[in-house]
Amino acid sequence: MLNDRKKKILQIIIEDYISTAEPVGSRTIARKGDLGLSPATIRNEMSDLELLGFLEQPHTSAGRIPSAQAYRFYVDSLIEPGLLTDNDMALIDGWYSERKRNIDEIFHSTAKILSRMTHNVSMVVANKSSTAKFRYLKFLPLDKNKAIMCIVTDNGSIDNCLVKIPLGMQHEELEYLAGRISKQFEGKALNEIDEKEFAGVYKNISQDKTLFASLTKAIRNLANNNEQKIFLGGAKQILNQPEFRDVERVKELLSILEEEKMVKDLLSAEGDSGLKVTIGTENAFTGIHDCSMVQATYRLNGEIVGTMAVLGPTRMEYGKVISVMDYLHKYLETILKNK
Amino acid sequence: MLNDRKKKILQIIIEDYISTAEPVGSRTIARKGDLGLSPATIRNEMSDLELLGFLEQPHTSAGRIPSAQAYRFYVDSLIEPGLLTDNDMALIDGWYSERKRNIDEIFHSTAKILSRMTHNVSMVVANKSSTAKFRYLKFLPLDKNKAIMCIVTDNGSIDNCLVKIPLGMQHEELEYLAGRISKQFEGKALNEIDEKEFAGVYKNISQDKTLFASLTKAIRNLANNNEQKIFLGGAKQILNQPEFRDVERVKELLSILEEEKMVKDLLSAEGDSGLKVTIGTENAFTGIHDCSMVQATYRLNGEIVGTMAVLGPTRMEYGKVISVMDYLHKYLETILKNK
DNA sequence: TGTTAGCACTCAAAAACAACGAGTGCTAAC
DNA sequence: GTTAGCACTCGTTGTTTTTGAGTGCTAACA
Repeated sequence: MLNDRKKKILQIIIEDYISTAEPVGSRTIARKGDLGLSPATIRNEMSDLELLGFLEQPHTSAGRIPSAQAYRFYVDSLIEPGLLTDNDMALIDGWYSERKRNIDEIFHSTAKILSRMTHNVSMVVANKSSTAKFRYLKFLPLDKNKAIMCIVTDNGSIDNCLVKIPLGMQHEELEYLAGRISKQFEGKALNEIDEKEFAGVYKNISQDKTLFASLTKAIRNLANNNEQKIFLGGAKQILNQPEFRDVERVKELLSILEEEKMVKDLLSAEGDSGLKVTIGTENAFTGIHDCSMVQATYRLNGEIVGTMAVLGPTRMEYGKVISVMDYLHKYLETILKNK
Repeated sequence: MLNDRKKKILQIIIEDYISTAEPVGSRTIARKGDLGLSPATIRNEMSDLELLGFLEQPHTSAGRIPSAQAYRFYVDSLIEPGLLTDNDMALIDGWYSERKRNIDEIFHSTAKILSRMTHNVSMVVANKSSTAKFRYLKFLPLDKNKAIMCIVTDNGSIDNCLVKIPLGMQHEELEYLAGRISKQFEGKALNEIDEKEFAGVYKNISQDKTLFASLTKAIRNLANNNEQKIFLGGAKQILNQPEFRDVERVKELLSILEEEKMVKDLLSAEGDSGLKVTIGTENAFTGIHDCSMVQATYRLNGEIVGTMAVLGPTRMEYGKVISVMDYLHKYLETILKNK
């Protein structure tokens, strides 16, 4: 489709634009890429590339900038994998060595390091109950009226909430109840537990309606509402990008990021594994039609545990971002596996 | 110190400036405040107020804006309590009715509603272990090699982390261990547990060094690092304030907000209860010397459980912010008490 | 003695204008 | 096919002008 020279020129333009955010002119290319061509020749090629939809001109007397199509092409065919520097890897290793106390913290740190290394906003969505399977339930008594209900799932995470204990109920009864419920629900994905099953347990066990109601509600809550946790990182980073020098633009982006539902939708994990890059209008929301997103889903024993993503202007360092995410991705799966 | 007329004029200036963000001129005051005075008279008064340090002039041909001293005076003596509208109260009530599943969520929602209602950044810092007292420890087994260690504290919250179980150790042994540790540490504030005490437990109980080491580390972690949780709300809101129309300004603020340590320092809860307003240079960091902060500490049974704060430009709707926080404050204590 | 109309003055912000220069497209020569 | 040369475009930058909101001062008034 494109001959080698065009490809080379396109690549130079893209990479120059990515690093400078300024439209690229023919002189610059002649100087930088040692193609042994004069600006005039390059101009002809650029003119062709524009006709083919790879370049755009902000206005006549400016250089040219890559189109969405160009980025797509760049990501698909031009980009070379590009390993991380030892420095970067050491940074990541060191970063986690102190920050893997619990799962939440791991995700939180991931979001942080991700944004710090890519200079863009990062999002980490941890799928919880949706895939997690119920293992058992336990009450940790607090006092006569209250206990903490802990639900342990098979991915080693734990959810808890407070429940009120009916007057006079003994701890032994609670324990018994926990055992029965555990047996009933064991191995079920949290979000699969439906009304019918609750009803089943209800019939079998509980005399106390209020307790049971609050239990049901609590489990329901854990399963449905709490099913994904979102960690964001580095809104600050994006302010360094010239495309966000305008506050209005930042506001648009933040509106999306602060709306949990939107973030979830954005990252609704695709089935396939590996990295996924969405560019410009490929993104779901109009507010980020001039942004690109690189996302990766990570899994544990085949199950999707979460998704991480980097969001920034289409003029993004795809190479760097992809290699950082690739490294983090594998790294994360290892950490989680050893948990 | 100031006669009534000066007070009245000052108040009008402050409130006008708060709502418009434009320097206030004598004409405006004559029109708005029905003092029956001509602009000329008001000009004389304003001139006095400037001499007294209450007003500043951005430049000769502009109106005047309140000084930090003026805001201080306003907050201390001029402001009238100003109740929330029924509408606002209903909003808050409705907001919580669906969002009080667990403590984290309550704090999170608080940060959100706070920023939404005040149009400023909000921060909620939840003190955890520092004041919380150790109640008991429990292991929730996962498989042969792993268990979740839960530490229940007297404020009804729970912290957990994964620990590895030495090969061959039985669950009964763990239970026993948990019992011993619980007995040893019961009633102690988490951050008071020091090396000596660990050593004491160690001598009494454990044969296994690795398990013990990881236990120590885990408890230490919970006590030290995890002692406060921070919830932020509404960075977006602040972008609507004209003083943050400049991205550089926003970056400065975000640098502080994204640094957990700084937020904690900022809110390092003062002993006294009630609301505290810091204006301009009264704030700890130079990055927010043109901001004001309204904070409230909330308590449970006399113990400080956390702090919430609203941070925005000095030109802040103090009246609204204070009444929102006041309402939330009491509201929160009630919710937490009933937990 | 306090209040006010009148007026000259100030100065930031907006508008209008000029000069610059990076970059292009086209043509003609190599 | 490549390239030097040149006229042309148009955003950016800098300068000047205009505008108008607001002030301080003075003198007159109640």
